[in-house]
Amino acid sequence: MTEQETLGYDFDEAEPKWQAKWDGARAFAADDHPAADKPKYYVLEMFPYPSGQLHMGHVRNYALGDVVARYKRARGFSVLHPMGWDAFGLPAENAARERGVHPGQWTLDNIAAMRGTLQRLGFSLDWEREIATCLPEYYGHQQKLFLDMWRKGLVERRESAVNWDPVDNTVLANEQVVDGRGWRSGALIEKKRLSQWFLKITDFAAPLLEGLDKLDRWPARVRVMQERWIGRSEGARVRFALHAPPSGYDVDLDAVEVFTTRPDTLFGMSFVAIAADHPLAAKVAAGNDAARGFIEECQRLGTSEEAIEAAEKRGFDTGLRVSNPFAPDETVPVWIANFVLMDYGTGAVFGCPCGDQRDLDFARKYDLPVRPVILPPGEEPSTFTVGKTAVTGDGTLYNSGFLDGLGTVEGKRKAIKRVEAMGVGRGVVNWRLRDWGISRQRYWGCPIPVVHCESCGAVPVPDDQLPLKLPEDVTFDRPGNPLDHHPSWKHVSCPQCGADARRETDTFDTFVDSSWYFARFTAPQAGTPTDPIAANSWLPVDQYIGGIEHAILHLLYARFFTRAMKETGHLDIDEPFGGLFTQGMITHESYRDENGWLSPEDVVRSGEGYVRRDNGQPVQLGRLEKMSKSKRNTVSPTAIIERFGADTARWFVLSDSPPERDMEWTESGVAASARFGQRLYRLVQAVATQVPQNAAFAEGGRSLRQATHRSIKAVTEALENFTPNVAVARLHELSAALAEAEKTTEDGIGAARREAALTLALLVAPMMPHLAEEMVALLEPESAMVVERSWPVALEEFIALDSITLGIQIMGKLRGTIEVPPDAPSDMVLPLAEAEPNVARMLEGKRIVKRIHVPNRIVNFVVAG
RNA sequence: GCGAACUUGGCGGAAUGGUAGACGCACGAGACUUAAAAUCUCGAGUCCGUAAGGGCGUAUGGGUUCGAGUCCCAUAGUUCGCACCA
Repeated sequence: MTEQETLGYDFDEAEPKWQAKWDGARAFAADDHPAADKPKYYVLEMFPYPSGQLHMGHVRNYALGDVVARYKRARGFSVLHPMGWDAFGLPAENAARERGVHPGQWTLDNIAAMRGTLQRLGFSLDWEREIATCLPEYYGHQQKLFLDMWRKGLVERRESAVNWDPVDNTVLANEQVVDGRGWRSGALIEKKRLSQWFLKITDFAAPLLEGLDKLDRWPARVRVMQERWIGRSEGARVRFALHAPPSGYDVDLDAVEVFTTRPDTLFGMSFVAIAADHPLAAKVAAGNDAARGFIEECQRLGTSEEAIEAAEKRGFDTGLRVSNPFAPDETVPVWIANFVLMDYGTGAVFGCPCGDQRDLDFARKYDLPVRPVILPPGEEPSTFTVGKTAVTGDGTLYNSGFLDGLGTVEGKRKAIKRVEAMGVGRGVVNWRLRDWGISRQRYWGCPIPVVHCESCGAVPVPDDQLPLKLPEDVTFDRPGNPLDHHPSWKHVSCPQCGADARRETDTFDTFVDSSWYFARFTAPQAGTPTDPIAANSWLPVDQYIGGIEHAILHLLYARFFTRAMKETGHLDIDEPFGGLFTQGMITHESYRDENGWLSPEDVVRSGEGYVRRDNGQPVQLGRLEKMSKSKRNTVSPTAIIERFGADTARWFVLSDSPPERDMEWTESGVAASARFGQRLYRLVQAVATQVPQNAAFAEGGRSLRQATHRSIKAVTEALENFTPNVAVARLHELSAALAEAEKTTEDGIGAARREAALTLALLVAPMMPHLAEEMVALLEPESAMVVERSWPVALEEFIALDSITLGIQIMGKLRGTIEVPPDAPSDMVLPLAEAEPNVARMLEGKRIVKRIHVPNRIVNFVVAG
């Protein structure tokens, strides 16, 4: 071992040492009831699914959160920073099927491995609050929450058409169907009718929408996404009376109800279109083979993006006709159309070809009448005709009886008033949001605490029997739900009448588990789902950090749950997350040869390109991709920690890229981070050995002290702004200033160096906490740990500049600079500026029209000639 | 189709309307070394010029302003979200 190495910083020894000291001091433990003399700060990162391996995305996520937590703690906040596991889910069952491991054991093993990695990274987490959603200590309380919501009318059981994933053999919520495919399996989703449990999220549609306005520390795009998902639209429901059906149809409905946002265009109606799965369509199909054929074709086509793109608007004329309430003498045909969605509105629309492009296309295709009812500005009623483009902008209503001459807004208002007066409709607000179906036909989830009894119906499991635990002895030898296959579990007696009954064998959607964990963290040992005092004093989460992929599902469900928990008395807040930050992904170069993707470990740089490490064969450089197993471009955090240490890994993921953007993982970047750590250690070591602790300040150290205090200011601002990359850059500058000071011998430089070194340690601490402790221990061996210290304070006297370099512009172009005292007045600055040699030369022969002096900023001369 | 965001050196990026390119990576030169690694120092937007200095530069074209990477309008490209929503 060389001397150099023995003098260097040994993270292998230091990191576990400091982690043990922090644990010993319970440095990160929070109280359920936060201290009244300190402001509270709850920082939370989205808890991970225990897949078995922590990945770099997690490291970035938790490093960001840890910077906030450590910084806020140093700033005097009482900080809650917990960690847990989103531990139910399908991969555990797949592992059971594939490898014969029990899902519970598989999950707990994974948690142990990932917890170990998190602890090696030295995050300032309160491990005493750790929760795992798969443990009865957690999910029993969730069952209680469900039952309380049921009692409050927020739960419903009903039969409905559900999204059935034929690969995962389960139901999915609408939110979990992406482009007509299951979000996890990618399988084409089928429609099935099943009895399901629903949480009535639609009861909160309006408050969930309005609440978005107050979330000013959320990214705007997340708010927009939720707004559109909730999808409020104002319009009217209108019933059209059915005329006597042709013989052969067994139609017992007497009207078709539509939803429209344009009741003002009712006079332009030329057809009504219903969805293929509309009840009326089914009745028509019962007596008409052609109709049945058309409906089946529509269902085959599906709703995937490509299908929608390719599908032409097609329809089938049922032969039925309805009357127009505004024009009682007229009837229009009822078509079944492939573009009408049963899920939205009433599953039926009226077609006004003049005012809607899709209706116009449909009318042209099937040769339906196009009656002009909206006159665009500047057109004459006598000459205007509707060609290929519908009038979707503003216009004046005409050919519209009592609505003639009105604009859109006034026309809508009057039309709604009229249908209400006629008793055929009413103004309504329609929502796109659907209730949340939470039944899943899975084993590894929270059991739904319900018993089905022949005579009593669905009966809640009594509270004193909670938690209702999952049985351990299940088999995965055939498809479907193992709970349902279990020989005895589902056979119970009715809690109400004692008769033989059947236990519900569905489990909750795992999104339920993550919809309230942030509240459980505030009092994880409580005997009730929450300790309301703890929940109300810690919540809302001040800073929530996670991936953009949860912009809708998780965040909307959690917002709903918080309101539902308020309704059921478990807490008393509306919004769970005051501030939200969505961090970018980590990307990496990808490599492949003719046999497929190659891992970075199998590849070495060679000249301009890359070759295989084993046989030197050339490798093709692929795109920058999100780290993923399929592209084999992942880098394992444990490997990085072993080679470079936790601090280096943390520092690197915080450097360079702003956290909301994607960042590229590079070997050279990691190496540079490691180098910087060593450099800091050396600088501090030099100070510790060369400068006595009691060294006195003197005028000589002033410029270093200025650098130190300006760094405090700059780093503080950067952390407040959530830009650790800028903080990193400022810390590089301070370390350069400290290195520069080693060369000087002026009076007082020693004390200034000590101050700079200690400040450096305190400022890097949120990012590199272990190294920071080591630095402080070198400088002040007998004193407090960094985690017990306050954030440094920037002294104003060193922030103020002694002199200012002022740029001199001529016509907005920089032509020179001068040094002036701060706040120098114009009558001093302007003559100096004009006299600056280069400026004077450029001004020669010109006339100065205007002299602009912005103190401490700029001088600009406007010239003529 | 609708909506949003983004576009700055070879690369990641910095910049309350006021000296564009901080800081880092990669690169080049030098010091130390028998040598290499490590470390340290210096250099660098681009074009012209020995230099002093100047021209041009923040996707493109316009505008507002004494002054625009930053504000406004249009265009292009990239990315993301939603998508037959009545």
